[in-house]
Amino acid sequence: MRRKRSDTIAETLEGLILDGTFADGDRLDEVQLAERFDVSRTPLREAFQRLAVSNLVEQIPRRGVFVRQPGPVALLEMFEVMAELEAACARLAASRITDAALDEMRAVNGRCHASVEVRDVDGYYRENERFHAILYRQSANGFLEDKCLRLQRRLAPFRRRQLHLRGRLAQSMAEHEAVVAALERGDAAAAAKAIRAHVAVQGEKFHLLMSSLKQPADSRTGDRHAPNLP
Amino acid sequence: MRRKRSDTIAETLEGLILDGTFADGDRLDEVQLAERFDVSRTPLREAFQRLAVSNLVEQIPRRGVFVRQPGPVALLEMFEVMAELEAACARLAASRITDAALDEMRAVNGRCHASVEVRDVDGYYRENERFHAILYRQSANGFLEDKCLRLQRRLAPFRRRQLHLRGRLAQSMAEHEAVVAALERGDAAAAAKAIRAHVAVQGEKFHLLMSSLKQPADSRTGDRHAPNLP
DNA sequence: ACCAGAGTTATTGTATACAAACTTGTTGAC
DNA sequence: GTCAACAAGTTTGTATACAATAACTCTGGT
Repeated sequence: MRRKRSDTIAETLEGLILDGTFADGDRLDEVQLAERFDVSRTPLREAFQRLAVSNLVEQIPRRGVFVRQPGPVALLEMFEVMAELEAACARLAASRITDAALDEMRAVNGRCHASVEVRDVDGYYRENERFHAILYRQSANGFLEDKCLRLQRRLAPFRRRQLHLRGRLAQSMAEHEAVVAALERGDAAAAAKAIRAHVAVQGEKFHLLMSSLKQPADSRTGDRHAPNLP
Repeated sequence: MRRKRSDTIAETLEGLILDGTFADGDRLDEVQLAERFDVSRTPLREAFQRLAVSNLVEQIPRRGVFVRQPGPVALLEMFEVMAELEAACARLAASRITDAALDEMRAVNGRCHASVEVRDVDGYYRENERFHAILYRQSANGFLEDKCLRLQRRLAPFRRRQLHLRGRLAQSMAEHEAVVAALERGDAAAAAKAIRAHVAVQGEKFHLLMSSLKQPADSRTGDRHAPNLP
């Protein structure tokens, strides 16, 4: 089945916003982007609507659409919700998870361990995502799974940096083990608590997150309008 | 600030879908709706994009947009997530709630009680929504609050019928009291458990929910097209 | 020099025109 | 009679044209 042009455009723009190519407050110029994607304004505007619902951009009538990157407060709130959503997954999964899934989680953890040994941060990141994906799936709640995946994708660029913290990989591994152990016992409360602690922004993670927020704000003065696109 | 036509159109369509005017599988005809709203197809298509992100409709390329009402499974999943989200609110609110908010919750519960006495289901429903809104707010997490409000609105048409269950109002009241009591003690776990039980679909609520699902399928033959708009 | 206001320019919102592709109906062969 | 293939007719997707409004500029006044 062929996809619409506006679909791929929405995805591309979403990626550009998530990875920080567009900074907070940048105006998305219709004609400029239309030229860039080699389409008319129509599919672009359709893509904008979708981004607006996802809160990635804000549409101000007769003014244009503006990128809305989460500020420090919003970001902490999102991480907090992520932690609670994953805790819900763990709670539900504790009584629903299959033996096969438990095996797979242990296998993933094994590969995580191997990546830690070799200092392969990217490899660890991949397996870590897989670990969480299994957890979402094992909540046996497709709606919850979808919500988790979406929020995870949105937080991914911020989450990623935290892995470079010294000793973070090993600690993260240990937390994974705790989650699996609780799930194995069918201990819903313990599983929820373990994954919540794993995801929550606390300790050094907080400082790293805050400092990463100031990164995209350099290279431009406080000016809101007239952004220089690449 | 003046709003766009496509904004109000999206809201109107959302309302029509949520209240069941459009049944599952109905195709939203662009030209037909354009005539009805007295606009061109352009703003309609922009509205469609927004509905698609909210999973209210499904866009099948080159085929059209189709209403997607949640089936039994999806509905139970959504209620389960609602329960978990509210549990998260309660957990966070337990240590964040203000004395003023606690007072307000007690006041709302008082009005709920009065409504029960007079068998005023509508009044109870209003105050009940207010109760939950306060809880969301007291999570002190705007992102979470927003997610809760959105899901609540989506589930509202289904939730409403459950109040007509015999003895449901009194039981619901008691559950509210339990939540407030736990919050007052600052007992996060108890507050989460209480609100989860309050929201969860269980016992007789399950049967009522399932039977209400067959309701929207009457009043129309298997015909897919030509829905009668107000 | 600075502010006010009208006119100009630029940009968004909407309508219409055109192109592509899916549906459907008909015809013909087996 | 059934199935396949082709053609007509819809319907969606995209481009372009037009309208409305906000931003900007330039001029004139104090």
